[in-house]
Amino acid sequence: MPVDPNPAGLAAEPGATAREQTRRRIIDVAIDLLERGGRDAVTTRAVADAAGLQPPALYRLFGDKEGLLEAVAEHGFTRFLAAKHIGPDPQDPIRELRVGWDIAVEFGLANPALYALMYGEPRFTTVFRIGLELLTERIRRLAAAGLLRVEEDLAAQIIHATARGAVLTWLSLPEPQRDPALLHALREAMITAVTTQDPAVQEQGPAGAARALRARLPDQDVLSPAEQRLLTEWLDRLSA
Amino acid sequence: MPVDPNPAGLAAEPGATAREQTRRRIIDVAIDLLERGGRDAVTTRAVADAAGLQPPALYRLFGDKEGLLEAVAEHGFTRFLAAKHIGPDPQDPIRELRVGWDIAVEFGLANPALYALMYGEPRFTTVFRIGLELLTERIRRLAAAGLLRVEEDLAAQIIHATARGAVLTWLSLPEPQRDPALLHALREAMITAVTTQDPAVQEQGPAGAARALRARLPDQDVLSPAEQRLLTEWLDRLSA
DNA sequence: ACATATCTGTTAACGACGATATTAGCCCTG
DNA sequence: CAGGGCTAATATCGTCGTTAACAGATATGT
Repeated sequence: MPVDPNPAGLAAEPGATAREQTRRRIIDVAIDLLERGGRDAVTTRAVADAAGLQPPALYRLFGDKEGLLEAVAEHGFTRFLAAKHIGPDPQDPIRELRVGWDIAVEFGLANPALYALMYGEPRFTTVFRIGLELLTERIRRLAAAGLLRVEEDLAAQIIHATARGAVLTWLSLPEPQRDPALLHALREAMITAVTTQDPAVQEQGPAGAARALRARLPDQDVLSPAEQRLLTEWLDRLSA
Repeated sequence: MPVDPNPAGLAAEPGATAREQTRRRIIDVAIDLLERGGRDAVTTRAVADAAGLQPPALYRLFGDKEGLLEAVAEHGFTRFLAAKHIGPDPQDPIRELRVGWDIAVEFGLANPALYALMYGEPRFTTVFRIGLELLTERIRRLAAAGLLRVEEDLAAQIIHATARGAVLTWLSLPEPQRDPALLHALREAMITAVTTQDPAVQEQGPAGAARALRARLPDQDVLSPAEQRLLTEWLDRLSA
């Protein structure tokens, strides 16, 4: 394993390693071949030819072809995130969720071959994991507002599954049968499944959540009386 | 185009053409190879070898490899329909919809490689079209009962998309992260989007407030790290 | 009944693919 | 100037999908 001569990632654009530059060039031509001629068009020979090197060079940079495709998926994903990044909207986290879902779906519709590469076959890939983690981050803001109907991990899975089904189904339909109402219906179904209409907490911050929980604590039966007694004490401290 | 010597499909099992019998044998071994070793294990040589012929024989029967895979997908689909066919339930078409969705999802979870072959890549295939048509048939009964919220075609697309997202997402998750609540949530989201039935609003209880407090826990400093750790565990239990 | 056509499966081979071992060129350090 | 270590090119292997040419079996037509 060679040492990265640019560990901090400073000046990544101009000062990147030659190795990193050729990697980028190869990934770019691979994405181009992918979107132009489908997955079967991405052969080691075609990629090497379009990038101006010999096929064995790919194996030194990506290990094998699967590594190349993984790098392609990862790069396409990060490029999408960088281009369409939306700032947090503390005013309306539900609107933020809608916008984020729309952006993810639009990315799939705009890059069908890349999307099929990333989410076509069901495998636990890095891209899949990172996508869920980024979702979890935003879901936390929903939870903090008391707007979450389900657990955070489950919410991320629901959001991902509806978007994935939306993109793949849309792309499977012949053009005249594609109706934007499908996307709208799936998005709103996702919103209903994930969020709740009336927030569970009114006041912001940990104190508000603690007071809301303390008020509803008698309804539960998953904690023993002793646990509940100690929890109540902590909630009182948090409420102050 | 040769004339089908058995157009009525009578006595399909014993009286089938020799051609039809070898086709079935080849499809069976192809399905076996598919579920055992994934899509890459289905090579013309491996299939021919397992079926006791030489590779060129496949081309007389299926045209090319894509034709073979298409026949595999189609056969797996019809076999699934024959095995799990459910009769119409005029008493409760919404329950019929739930059962049908569950069956479709279970089929995907039970035959992951076959499902990925049928619905992994977004293409307008015969299997996709027939699946939607069969759905439309049942949706008509919902419409007749006045329970449909959207157009029939759109309803079929919503049902398909939620099931597709459910299966692929479920199969993408590592085993410990697979929660049946995902399937339940997606199914009920589908019901809400497709039918006029009001969503069964379950009483929130302390779960929402617990999730809100858990999301805001890092913001506080009145609890010690040890207290916070135990509190997090309790909040997770309350959130479920 | 016999010749003919069709079907079915074989052997052999082609071109392209993913992948690797080996060899030649290059730069940097001493 | 010498030599080690990295980079890149050459040549090659085994496998893949696919096709051509051919042989036996079967059905068909007169």
